[in-house]
Amino acid sequence: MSAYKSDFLRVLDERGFIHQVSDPQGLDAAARAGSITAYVGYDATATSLHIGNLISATMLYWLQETGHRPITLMGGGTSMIGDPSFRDDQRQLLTPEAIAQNIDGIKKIFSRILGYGDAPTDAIMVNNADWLMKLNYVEFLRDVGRHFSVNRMLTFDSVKLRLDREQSLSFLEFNYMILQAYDFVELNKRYGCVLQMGGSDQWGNIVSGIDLGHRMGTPQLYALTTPLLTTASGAKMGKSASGAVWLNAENFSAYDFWQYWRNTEDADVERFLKIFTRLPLDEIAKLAALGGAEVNEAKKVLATEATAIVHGREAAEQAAETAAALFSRGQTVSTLPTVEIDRGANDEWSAGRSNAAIAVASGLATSMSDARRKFADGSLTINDQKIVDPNNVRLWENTYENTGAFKVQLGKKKVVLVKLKD
RNA sequence: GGAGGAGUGCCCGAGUGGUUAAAGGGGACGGACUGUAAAUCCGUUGGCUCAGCCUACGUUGGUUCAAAUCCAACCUCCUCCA
Repeated sequence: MSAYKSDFLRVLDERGFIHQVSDPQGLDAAARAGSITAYVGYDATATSLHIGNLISATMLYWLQETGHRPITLMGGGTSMIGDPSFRDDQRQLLTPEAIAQNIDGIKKIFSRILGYGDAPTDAIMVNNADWLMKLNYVEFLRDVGRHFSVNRMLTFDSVKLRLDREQSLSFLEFNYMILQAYDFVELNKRYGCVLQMGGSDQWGNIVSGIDLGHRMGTPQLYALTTPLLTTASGAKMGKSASGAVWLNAENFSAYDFWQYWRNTEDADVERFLKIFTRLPLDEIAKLAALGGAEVNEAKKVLATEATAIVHGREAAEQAAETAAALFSRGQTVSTLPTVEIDRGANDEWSAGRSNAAIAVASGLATSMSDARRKFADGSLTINDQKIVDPNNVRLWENTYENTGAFKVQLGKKKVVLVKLKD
């Protein structure tokens, strides 16, 4: 099915990563002729990446696998501005300290996915603050700004949407595209980078970079974007009960991550196996052929493989085992997500706490009121008991089967153990 | 600078003096049904020391027994004119 001759593009195409490519033949030829360098830019707007970012990160993995060099660009400079693409509202401005902290968090995740180092196809991580922060305004306008047509920029969907909705777009945000375009040219100069990849919402920004390259005498640059991934029912990916599906264990445990994939819709299993796991395609085809209730086996493979990439093989196996214990055998095991509670300033937790307070501490209730409602519904239980009186104090002597932890459960699927920190 | 319009809960959006913690929809969560799926149906969806109280309809102040609803000023956005 694939018309691509280079390993790199063929793999991406077969696995469903490609939405748009700026010059397919040209890029294919370049990837075939030798090792190329490509980059993906990441906003430093959060301390972790989420599932949406995993798609492009995986593309970088395949890039490296097929003999090319990936660059992960941290948006230390551009995050000072905030990408307005397809956003209704202005992003909150981040402080330099927050950005630095976020970059640290993101680096940790990438170190698992890509191989960094000094060899020709080892990944490199750069921060656009290194060059953007040094720019001189007037000089930049004369060298770079003159190549941009405001008329044209206004026609980009990413901007148009905002204007059509009669939302304001500040000049600050308007400049984001220019800086991102400049990044591309700068990376070409520094590292010979010829390809920028990203989500489909980045098309306009990436193409601007190619355009700027043309005007500034940079060799041919290429763009490649991924489709916007939605579930078969049309929902955006990455949302879950507790918000975004993060890739770091502190924000989203390996067990929860495993569960997220385990609950994939039937219709999405094959697509997700191709994108979020590294399994060979023939193996995926076998799994996808499973029908009826048997797709559950494919979902387990998907969950374990996807979790292994982000959290490591060991954590993935453990998550699978924890789930098997809980769902297949009805056991409560110590490897379930656990919340450890500080004793508190006045040691208020030492003796025990009210049912409602424990529920809030577990994270399964968002407030005391929420806990009361859920107790009343009967959807939230502690130690498998329905709670009649939310104010009733529960003592540490009475933990779940003397495990030293309270078992807090919401509905049938969510179980958290609550322990006292030593 | 001038004229007009708009700002409601996570999002969209109704409401133009009292029965409004605020219709309806979406999303999210729980339940039933299943396969830890989808679809469908039902319930929940501000907070607290919870049969009561407190906050809440851009901000501040005012009118009134009573305001999301009326008045004033301010802030922000949109449209047209200059």
